[in-house]
Amino acid sequence: MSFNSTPRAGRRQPLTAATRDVQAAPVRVSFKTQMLKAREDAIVQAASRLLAEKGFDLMTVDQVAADVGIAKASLYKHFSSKEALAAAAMVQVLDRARTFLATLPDANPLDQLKAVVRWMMQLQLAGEMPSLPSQNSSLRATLMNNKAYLDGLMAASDRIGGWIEQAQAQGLLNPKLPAIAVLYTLYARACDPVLDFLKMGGQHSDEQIVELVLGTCFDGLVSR
Amino acid sequence: MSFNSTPRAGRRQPLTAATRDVQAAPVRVSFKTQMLKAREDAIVQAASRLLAEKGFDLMTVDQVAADVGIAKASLYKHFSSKEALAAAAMVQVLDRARTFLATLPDANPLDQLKAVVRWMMQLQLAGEMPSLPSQNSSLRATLMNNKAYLDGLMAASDRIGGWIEQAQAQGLLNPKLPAIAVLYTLYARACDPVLDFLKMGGQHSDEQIVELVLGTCFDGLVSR
DNA sequence: GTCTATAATCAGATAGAC
DNA sequence: GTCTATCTGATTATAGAC
Repeated sequence: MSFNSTPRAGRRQPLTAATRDVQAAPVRVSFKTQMLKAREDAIVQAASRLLAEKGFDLMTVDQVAADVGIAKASLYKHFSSKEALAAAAMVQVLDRARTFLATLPDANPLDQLKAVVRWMMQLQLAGEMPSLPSQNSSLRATLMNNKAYLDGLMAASDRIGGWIEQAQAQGLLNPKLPAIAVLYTLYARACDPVLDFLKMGGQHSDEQIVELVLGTCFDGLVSR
Repeated sequence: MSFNSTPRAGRRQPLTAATRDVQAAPVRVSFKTQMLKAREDAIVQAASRLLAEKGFDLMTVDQVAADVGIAKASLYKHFSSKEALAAAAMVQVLDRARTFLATLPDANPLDQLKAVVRWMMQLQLAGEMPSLPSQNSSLRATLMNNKAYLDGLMAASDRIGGWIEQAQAQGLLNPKLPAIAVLYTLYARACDPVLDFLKMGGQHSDEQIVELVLGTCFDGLVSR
């Protein structure tokens, strides 16, 4: 994604302070803000892809910068650390999750839950689900101090947790299971190694893999 | 584990070549071999514990050496690389698995499978199950060139795979599921993040966590 | 804000004395 | 085989010119 060929290049002359203040300022600020946001989005997207591919520890900031096509020092003007970059990637997928959850058509709570898990697994198979190690303490600290991350996680958990309780109340999910355990089990499908193993086997399409794991998750391995 | 206070310390005098050859040699060789193996076991055990605690990427060879109480250079006399050390840790748990599988009392194949998964999860909760990232390619290469690892993995997979097929033939497991997918799903319980999350929650004992996850694995989340 | 160049640190691996 | 001391390379992060 390049920002060199802009339709507004003709406005790049120096402006007096008066001109800036009276009329040009709002436009320029908006334009620059857009460019800034677009570039940051490009950085986050590259980081997200590399996090999905290699994981946090094996991903290097050099790779992200090279992928975006900027210098590493420039990247550090946008994100203060590798951890903050990873956090931004997580916030991005949580935003995508918020959008997805908001556009889900009405259905019974069990189908809603299945749709969410299906969406997470498709994201992982597409290489767009960043995988962060739960063991890295500096990363955990950064995430726990990131309001956007915590808010996004809470929003998703509230929504999904509500469906879990409804499904249990309606007898669609096993009511003996603690709701929090169900939530964790669903979230864990976003980084389930079985998906990758089956994909490496090459015997099944992505859709088949998703439905297979979805089935074992909700219905178990035992005959019904 | 220290090797400094040995009951054979009195034999530490220099020996002439003749003495070594005639009578001391066989004893000394055996003793030295025992010491060597014991020290290597200590290294592997420390590595295994640290791998379970921090994972491969965050574990450092310095930590392993410090944990054992030897210099890093000494460790490298036993294992040629960090990857080889991790492989040895995996071989160790595969050996433990072989022993466990061999001593399982006869039962129907489904109960055998449940016993295996229970054992793996108990090992993880006890902090004795090394966790290796499936993404690290240099580690994968080392593992795939390690005969002991491949043999151990094959032995376990054959045994467990046999039970899976029997269980499916008897209608105890869903026969529509590919056996290999079932095998992966069971193996994945050894590194299931849900175990750690539930443990961190502090609401359940290890036994409760194991039975909870065992239940969702085999019976699913849905009401039966 | 972007770049080149570099600092600072850390971790895997090795040299060489004993 | 074990040790101390060191090498080597990679990686996070920054300084300073433009």
